[in-house]
Amino acid sequence: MKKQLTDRQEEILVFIKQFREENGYPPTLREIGKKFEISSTFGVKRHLDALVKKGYLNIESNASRGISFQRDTEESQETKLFKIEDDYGFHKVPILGRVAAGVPILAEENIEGSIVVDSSFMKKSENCFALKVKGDSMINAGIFEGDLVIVSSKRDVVNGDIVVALLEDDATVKTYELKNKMIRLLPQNPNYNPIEIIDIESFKLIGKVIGIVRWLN
Amino acid sequence: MKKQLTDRQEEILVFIKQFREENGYPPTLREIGKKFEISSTFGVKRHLDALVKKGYLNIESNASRGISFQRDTEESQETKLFKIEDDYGFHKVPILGRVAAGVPILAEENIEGSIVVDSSFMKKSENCFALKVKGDSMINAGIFEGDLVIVSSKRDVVNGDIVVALLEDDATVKTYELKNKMIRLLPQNPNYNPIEIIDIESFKLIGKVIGIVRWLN
DNA sequence: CATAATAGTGCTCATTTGTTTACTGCTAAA
DNA sequence: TTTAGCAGTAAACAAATGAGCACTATTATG
Repeated sequence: MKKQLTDRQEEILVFIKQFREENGYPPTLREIGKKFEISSTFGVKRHLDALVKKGYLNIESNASRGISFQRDTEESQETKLFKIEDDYGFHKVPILGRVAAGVPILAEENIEGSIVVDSSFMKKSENCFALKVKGDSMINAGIFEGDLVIVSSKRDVVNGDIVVALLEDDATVKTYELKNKMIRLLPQNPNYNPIEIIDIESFKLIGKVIGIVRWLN
Repeated sequence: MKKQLTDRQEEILVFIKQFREENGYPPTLREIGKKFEISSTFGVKRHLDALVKKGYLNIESNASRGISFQRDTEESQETKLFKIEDDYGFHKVPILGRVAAGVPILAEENIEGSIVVDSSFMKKSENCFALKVKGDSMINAGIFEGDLVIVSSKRDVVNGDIVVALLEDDATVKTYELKNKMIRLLPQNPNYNPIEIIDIESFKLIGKVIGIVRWLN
C-alpha cells in the first residue's frame, strides 16, 4: 500500500498528471513552481522527492522533465481493466478445465484460458466462468459437445434451470429439478437417464448456466 | 490524410513513441541522435521539423523534451479502438434487425445494437455481424429462436455449412447444399421442407454462420 | 519544551538541451 | 546540368533546467 500524501503533495501529483496529459511531456520544476506560486525550484524539488519516496513518482536525475509515474500496483491494474471493460462493454471470463472436488473452482491451475463476454449479459460482480461441454446429454436443450457454457454461481436456481453440478469429481451440465425434497438432474437426451440425488447435503451445485457460446469450424 | 514519411522519419517517429512509452517523457535531440548514430543535433532537429511539417508531431520551441504527438484524426481514433480490441481480445459486432433486399446490409438503419465477441473466433478484418434467429427451423442444429448467430461474409461456403441467405426480403438461417448446379437450403427440423433454388443467379447469400450465442432468462 | 516533518525563499552553479550557421554528399526530377 | 529534397558533420551559443546550500517558518507529537 502506498503511503499517505499531504494535501500539497496530492495537488502537485494531480497537476503533473494533468500537465502530462495535456502537453505530452512532464513539467519542469519551474513550471510546477509557477502553477503553485513556489518561487524556488528547491521547494518544488522537495515535494517531488517526497513523492518519489512515497512510491508515486520516479525521477531521472539530471534529466530535464525526467518525471515518470511509478508502475501501478497489480490492484490498480485490475481497476484499470475493469474500467476498460465497462467502457467497452465486455467482461473477461475464465475458461475452466477440469473442475475437481476440494480445489477451489477458480484456482489458478484450473484456468485454461479466457473468453470475452458481452456485458449486457451479466454484471461484472457476478464472477462468472466458462466450461467446455463434454458429451451430448443436453442436445435437446441445444447444448452440444464442445460448446462453452457461461456459468454464474450467484443466481437463484429454480426448477427447469440448466445448472452445472459436481458429480463424482466431474462437472456435469443438466436441467435442475427439486421435487419432494429430492433433487433430480435431467439430461435433455432420451439416451440418458435422470440422476437422482437423495442426500441433498452432499450435493455440490457449481452454478447456473446463463449463456451458451458455440463456435463452428 | 497525413503525408508520406521517409524510412528515416518513420524510424525516428517510432523511436520517439517507444521512448515515451518506456520512460514517461519524450527524448532529447541528443538521445535520439545517440540511438541512430547521428552525431549532430541539427541532423536530428531537421527530422523532427519534417515530422512537424508532415503533421505527426508538435514541438514546443525552446522547451526541453518538448515533443508531443499531434491529435489523432477520427480515422486513427478508430485505429485506437482496434488497438484496444486487439489488446483485450474482443471485437464489437453489430446486431442487425431486419435485413431487407436492396438496402446495404450494414446500413446504419439496420443496426439495432452491438455485441462483443471474443477475438479468438474471428479476424478483425472479417466484418462480421450478428442476427437474431426467428423460428425453429434449425433446432436440430442447436439453433433456437432468439439465439444470436454470428455471420461472416468473407468465408468460403461448402456443403454442410450453416448460412444466412436472403429469401423474399427476409434473412433465413439454413444448412447449405450445392448439388447438380442446384442450391438447396436445408432446415434442421423435420417439420420444415428444404428450399430449392434453381435460379442460382438470383440467390443472395449473406454469409456463413461462424458462431452462435444464446442467453438464458 | 524539544524534535521531526512539512513548506518555502533566494541564491549560485554546472549541465542539459534546443537553436543556429556553415559546409559536405547523395539522389531523383526537370 | 541545375534544382530540390533528404541526410549528415562540426562547432559555438544562449536559454532552460536540475541540484544544492543556508536560512526561515509553521504545525503536530511526545
